[in-house]
Amino acid sequence: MNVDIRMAHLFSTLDDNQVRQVMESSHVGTLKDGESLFETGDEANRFFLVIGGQIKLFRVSSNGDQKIIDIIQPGNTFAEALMFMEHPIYPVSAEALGPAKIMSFDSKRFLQILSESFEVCFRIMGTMSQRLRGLIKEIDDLTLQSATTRMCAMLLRRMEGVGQNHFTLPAAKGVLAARLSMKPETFSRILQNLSTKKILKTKGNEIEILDKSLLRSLAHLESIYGLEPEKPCVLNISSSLRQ
Amino acid sequence: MNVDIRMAHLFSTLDDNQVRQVMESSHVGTLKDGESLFETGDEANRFFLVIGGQIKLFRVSSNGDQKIIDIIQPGNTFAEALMFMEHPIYPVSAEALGPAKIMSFDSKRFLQILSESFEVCFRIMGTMSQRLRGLIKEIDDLTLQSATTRMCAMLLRRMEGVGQNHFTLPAAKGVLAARLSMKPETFSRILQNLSTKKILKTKGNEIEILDKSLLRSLAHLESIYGLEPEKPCVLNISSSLRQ
DNA sequence: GGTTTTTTTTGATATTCATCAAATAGTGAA
DNA sequence: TTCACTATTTGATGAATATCAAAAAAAACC
Repeated sequence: MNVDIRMAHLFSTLDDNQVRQVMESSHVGTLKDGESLFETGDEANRFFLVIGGQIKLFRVSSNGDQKIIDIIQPGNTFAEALMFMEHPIYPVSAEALGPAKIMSFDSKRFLQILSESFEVCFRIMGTMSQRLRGLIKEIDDLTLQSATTRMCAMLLRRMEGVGQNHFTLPAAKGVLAARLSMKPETFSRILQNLSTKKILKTKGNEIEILDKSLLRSLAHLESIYGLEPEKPCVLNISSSLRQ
Repeated sequence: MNVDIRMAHLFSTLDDNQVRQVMESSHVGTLKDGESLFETGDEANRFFLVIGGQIKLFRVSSNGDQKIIDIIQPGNTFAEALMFMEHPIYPVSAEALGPAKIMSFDSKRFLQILSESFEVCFRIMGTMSQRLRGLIKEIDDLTLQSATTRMCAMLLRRMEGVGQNHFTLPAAKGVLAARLSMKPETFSRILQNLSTKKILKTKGNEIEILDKSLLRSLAHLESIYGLEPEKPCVLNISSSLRQ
């Protein structure tokens, strides 16, 4: 099980020696479907890299409802922002969505590396900056958009992601519903509705978009800050400043 | 108009020479009530420090509704996270809430300083980390909580902020409504309702909390990750790593 | 002071989405 | 296959909040 952690953006500029240091404090583990990695409020001394499967980050309300904040895909790190807090506590819970393989790292150890490399500092700042934007966009979606709008935006993103107007939903409907902050029933009804309007056809988890332009207009995607997935950046800035 | 920028957390560890460098690229300006500083989608080459007054950060939906993402108070910086993006673009619009005085800084210049000081790097990472948490909390509030809950939480925060059960609302009701993602009418009705239930008394913008414990239970503040305003941190970590 | 303008409140109604309950479909295991 | 279990769909109803319109209050202006 020789994982090259440099596949992760965060680690991509580490030299061999730094990689060795980081690896020293790392653990690899597997999680069964639904198995918990940590919970909201736990002390956060480690951060994580998803190697395989998906990790769901979520919060639970007092009445048991859960809101999925993000679904982390392989190759991505999460919870690394917390190492800068004095008493780091996970602000979300994390559990596996299906079987997953993850790696964890000691935050303190990584801070040491950070304090030796501006390159890595800039990289982590870039990552955090992107997350900030993502969250602002999320708040936007939640407050300014209706459930239908959110659904359509999600379908469009997915469609453009795979480059086909025929695709499979990236997760179970119930999970997607939570991700979009709606009840499964609502999710189902909206799909039903779009189907009735000949905007799409569904068969199980297979979706076929029939009227792309109508879908787009329902999704209100003329939003000023467009669809581009946000360039990672960082590299060129830090290097251009250095010469 | 000699402003000591070290009052801002972000600049607090800069030495005299660094302060001079930052100041070289700075502008001071005043804004009239409602005057715009920048708009969503504008190129983001500068970041800001509020010296006096308040700056409202918001987004506007296609139907003209606006959601206030944050209200920045004097002594705080904003938009500094964007300097790590390749093509930085403001993800929100900013305008003055009442007359305001602000200072702006050139991002590239500040990046240069960053690339010379781990101290400042860690500080900015700490700030970003806090913002991330704040936004996650915000998403939480928006999706898992009702309008009444949000209102009560806001009132409690305010009450504990001033340390009195009698206080003035920190902004016009309409503004607060937008901040809490509800219509002014709803805001008004909820206050009315709390008043009827003898939880508080209102007179114009003056609020007097009558039943603190009831208010607290309405606000669901037993949430796992408590009320503490989140320690800034950073300092001790970076220094302890250095010795 | 009085007048205009803006903000806040109030009432009536509509809409969206959640809730509850039950039916149906799908999935995995024995 | 059949059983048990889970996920999804459908229908009926309800609650929260938005919308629209207008009144009342407050603030700004002359």
